[in-house]
Amino acid sequence: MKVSLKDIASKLGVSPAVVSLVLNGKEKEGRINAVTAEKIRALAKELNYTPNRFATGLRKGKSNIIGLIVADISNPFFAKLARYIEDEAERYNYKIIIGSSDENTGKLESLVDIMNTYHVDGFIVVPTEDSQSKLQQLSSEKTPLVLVDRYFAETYSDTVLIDNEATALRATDYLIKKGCKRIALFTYLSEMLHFLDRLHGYRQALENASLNHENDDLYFIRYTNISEDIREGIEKLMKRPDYDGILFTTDTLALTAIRQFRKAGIDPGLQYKIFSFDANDSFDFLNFDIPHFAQPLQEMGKAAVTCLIGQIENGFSERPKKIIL
Amino acid sequence: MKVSLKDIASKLGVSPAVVSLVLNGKEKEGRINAVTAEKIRALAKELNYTPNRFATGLRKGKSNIIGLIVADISNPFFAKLARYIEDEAERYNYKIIIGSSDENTGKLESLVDIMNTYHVDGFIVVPTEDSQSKLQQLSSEKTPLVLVDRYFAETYSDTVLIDNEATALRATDYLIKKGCKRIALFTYLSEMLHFLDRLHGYRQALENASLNHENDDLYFIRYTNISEDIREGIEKLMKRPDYDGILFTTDTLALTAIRQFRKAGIDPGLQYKIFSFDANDSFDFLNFDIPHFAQPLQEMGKAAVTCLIGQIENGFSERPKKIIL
DNA sequence: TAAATTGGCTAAAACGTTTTAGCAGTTTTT
DNA sequence: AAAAACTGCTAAAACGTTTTAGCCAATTTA
Repeated sequence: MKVSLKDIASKLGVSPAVVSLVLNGKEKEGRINAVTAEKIRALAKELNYTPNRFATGLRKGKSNIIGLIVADISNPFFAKLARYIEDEAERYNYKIIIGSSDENTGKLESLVDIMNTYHVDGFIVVPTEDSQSKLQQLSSEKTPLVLVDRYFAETYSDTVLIDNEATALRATDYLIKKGCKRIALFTYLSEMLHFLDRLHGYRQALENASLNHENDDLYFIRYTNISEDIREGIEKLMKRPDYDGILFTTDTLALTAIRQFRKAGIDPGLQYKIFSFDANDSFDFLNFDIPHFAQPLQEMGKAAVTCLIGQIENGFSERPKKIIL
Repeated sequence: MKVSLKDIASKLGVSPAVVSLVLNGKEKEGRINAVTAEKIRALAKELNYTPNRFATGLRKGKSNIIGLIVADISNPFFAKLARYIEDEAERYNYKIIIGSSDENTGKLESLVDIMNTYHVDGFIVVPTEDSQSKLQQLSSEKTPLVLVDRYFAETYSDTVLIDNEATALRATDYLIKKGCKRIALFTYLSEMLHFLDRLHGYRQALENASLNHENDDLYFIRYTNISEDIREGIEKLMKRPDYDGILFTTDTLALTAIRQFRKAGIDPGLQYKIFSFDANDSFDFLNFDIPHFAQPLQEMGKAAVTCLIGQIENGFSERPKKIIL
């Protein structure tokens, strides 16, 4: 049988209040005798007491659970981020439950609903395109919410990001410094601002270097058709021998492209200078190096958690914070 | 603000009891007026009422959550199984939470503990080696528990399995019928009975066909060192030109071996007749066919769920069931 | 016409916590 | 010596459900 607070209290001949106070570390505020407190702790440990989450949840109105929604948990980028978030949450005594949206707004919305029925105390979300309205609804209901990795123009929630534009600029710059004269950009066909920022950074770098660029240099890949779109892009690319550099805005794009290059019998490492966003374990196994900017996943995870817990425990702040790493 | 039963009750001028009865479909037993019932349902829908899980959990002492522990959720075999389990559980209004043991008993044990603090109503577990004692402890505490895919000699819990011995026998038979004279077996170095059964089936088939076999034909792969052990196994194998068939006891073994063969510059499809347990999407992309026995994952998932829910709702049955598909 | 049954509801307890007000008794301050 | 402060505790309410006993009126049965 599961042991309850009352069990401990009655065995020790004290009231449940004392036991609760002690086990929640409030013996000072509760002015509990140190000896009593020690007895309680000892017995609790001996009986292997764990509080009933239903009762605490009901009483406190909170679950100490954070809902985390990422694009795809089987993608190492998000898997690692999730892991860092989990670790950081643990330090504050929060657990996380994870769901994958698969870049599908409908799925994201139903995940939010389901998680809400589990009384999560707040959300950390990697938003999908078009998920803005659902997320704004959350914010307007005062549900703690932090966006990570991606963001919206007018958002009312806190956001944790890298400076995508600057990063893309530096990446492009790197390729230019390495002598590239014509650099293609592979990115997702998406209105999401973090991709547009990367596009801007890329353009800015080209302009700064007075390299002309055309819309032809842009390859927009659909989420729904990654391999095929990349294959087509590469075919187009190969018809133009003046290309000497490629910037990929995610590691998935880079890797898929490399796979397609190989299928076409080409060693992209010889042909092009390549730069990618994000780190990926597979990069290590290639026959050439891919310079990349690894996003500071641990910092992002930490920032997201502290930010969210700030919202949960200190209440909603009026003006959303934007944390740029 | 979240709407509660009481809110609905007071808006309609009835007692919370009526509302509860209606929303739980007990208007017949509660002898509730059909008109009242309809009003309640309508208002509940309009106000978007969802019951507070803390309260129901506290009151009913159950969460309607099933803890599922698999070896590795990123392995498609378990991912699919998990999905079928989830779907079937949904039909009974249960949710599942999933954890991966990574074949590590310590991890499995702490998963069990964590899930228990979340008040899961029962467990579906793919056990790891040496996890028997923790699982028996669960059973002895009358925690509903169903083992899937793997089992123990004296277990006190229900179990859902395929007939591993018969399957291995038929697989080996198939290779023999195809003309194989000497068949190697790649399996995990494990005391787990489902693997030993497969080994027995293999041996039995060879005996039946009066093919001599030696311990040399057995390649035991350590979980902790899969690629390397397989590479060594293959090297040994290739020194013996009389081998013409290989039976793999899991798809992972088969695929890893194929990768290693290729690395060694060998097309295993030409050299050997191969048979594998389990289906795997990657099989479709090979330049040769791999006959395999796909385990009936959907049936396994369904059986596990119905079995577990039987335990949860009708209480523990004295004698454990063993369901062989 | 009295007794029994049915229909439609309510009251109240219970689940296991947390938290606040406050009661004695003791010690310190004035 | 009275007032104030402190110490160590208890009582009780509250969180949102579910469930059981039972009340009263209307209807049916004998």
